[in-house]
Amino acid sequence: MSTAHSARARARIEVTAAIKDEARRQLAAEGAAKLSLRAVARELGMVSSALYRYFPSRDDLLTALIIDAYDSVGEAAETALGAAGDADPVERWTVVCEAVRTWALAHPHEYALIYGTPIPGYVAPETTVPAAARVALVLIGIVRDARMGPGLDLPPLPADLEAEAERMAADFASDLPPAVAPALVAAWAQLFGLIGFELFGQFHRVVEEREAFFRNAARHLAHGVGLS
Amino acid sequence: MSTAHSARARARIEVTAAIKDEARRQLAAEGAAKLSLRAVARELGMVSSALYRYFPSRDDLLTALIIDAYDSVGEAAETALGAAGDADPVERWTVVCEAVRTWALAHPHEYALIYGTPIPGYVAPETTVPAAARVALVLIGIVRDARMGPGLDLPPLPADLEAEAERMAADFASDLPPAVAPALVAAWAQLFGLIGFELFGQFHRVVEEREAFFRNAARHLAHGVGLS
DNA sequence: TCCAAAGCGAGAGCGGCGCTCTCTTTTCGG
DNA sequence: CCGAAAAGAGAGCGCCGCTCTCGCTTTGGA
Repeated sequence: MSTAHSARARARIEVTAAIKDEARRQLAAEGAAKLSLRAVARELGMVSSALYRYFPSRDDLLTALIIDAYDSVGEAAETALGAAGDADPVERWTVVCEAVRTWALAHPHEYALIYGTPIPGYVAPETTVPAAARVALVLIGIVRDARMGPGLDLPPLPADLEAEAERMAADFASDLPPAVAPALVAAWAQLFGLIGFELFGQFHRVVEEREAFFRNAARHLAHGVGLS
Repeated sequence: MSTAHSARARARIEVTAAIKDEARRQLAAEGAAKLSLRAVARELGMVSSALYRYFPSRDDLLTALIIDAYDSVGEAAETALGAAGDADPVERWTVVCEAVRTWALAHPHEYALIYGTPIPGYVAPETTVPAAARVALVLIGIVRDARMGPGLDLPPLPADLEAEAERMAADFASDLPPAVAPALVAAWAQLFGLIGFELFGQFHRVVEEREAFFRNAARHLAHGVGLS
């Protein structure tokens, strides 16, 4: 299906990819705020208006980069899980967390693009949802697999969360006890709190041994979702 | 000391404040990325170049807003702690977390300014440090006070974190057991992970009962630092 | 096979941005 | 009172996102 329908169609695919590649380069070098369509076009030897044949606006180009970034970090998580083999659940969880952190440190501007301040006035189209979910699905999978082994052990939920927990579980963890759903979501958000603080400089002069610190925190997150 | 040295000095203070106020208005309305010196000047009836007499660059204006934002959220946390009176430590911790969240929901763009993606190429001057520390100091204080009551109970640290924990504790929690320091830092980062995810839309279609969800997560964070 | 339609690149241009420089007016302190 | 410092105005530089028009090329159906 990727075979050409026509020379023009093939060219379009290639130019689109070239634009994204150059945009990704500039994103990595300078950050999303300094990514400019004109600079991308210049680097590609086109005139800036020609670029609008491929992306109707700067935001659309960013959206493409956002999806790629979600897929990139999702793939990093999935690969790490695969490489973890049959280690115990806590170790699998920790390894995946570390993979996400490593990816973030290697791609700080792409991380910022997806987990940092949203582009003002920009609303992520639904297209991004499947890519965005990949990391979360990996984490959920670890808990799911662990359930086959030793049971999960979680504190009871407050009454005002029971209905919500059941709704959540029905959405994305229907084969797990409801109490695990809010714990998972919280751990998921907290994981990115740890990574974001490190990446965005809040740990400056606060945390020095960052690998050890993170690993320890990630293990505690695992316990928080009932792994042991 | 705020009494005028001269009419000019007084005017300078007033104009500086007016610029910050208008900038804050635009920040709240449109976000940091759309905050423009020219628009601020226009709204104030000045020409844009005149504004450079007060702030040498857009980044300097942003720095001023950043410090104000840190102070604002810090004050919110301190006020909440004051109002919590002599509630038990977990409740005090939770109330402070909720106050930070409430502030963030009320001031999303200011939150993004301080806890979101850093301005590209921008390095926060040391000036911001004391203001930035206020929330953290409130949280540390709660744990410190709790230590006077029932003891903290924390799992042992892995060997590769012991030295780091002692260094951390010496820095900002010298009267607490070293093991609490990394737990506190992690909880601090995780708190802002929860808030950031809610604020930046990651909880869209995931968490519905957000107050209850957050309160529960905040209580678990409290347990994570040894409160009970 | 031909031809209208669609795709595409180039160029000029609009309004906005941060920032600089120069010039004039106002104010201040010795 | 007067020289210096501060402040505002205005023009201008090089960016930016985005639009529009104009030709050239490719394409697919009659």
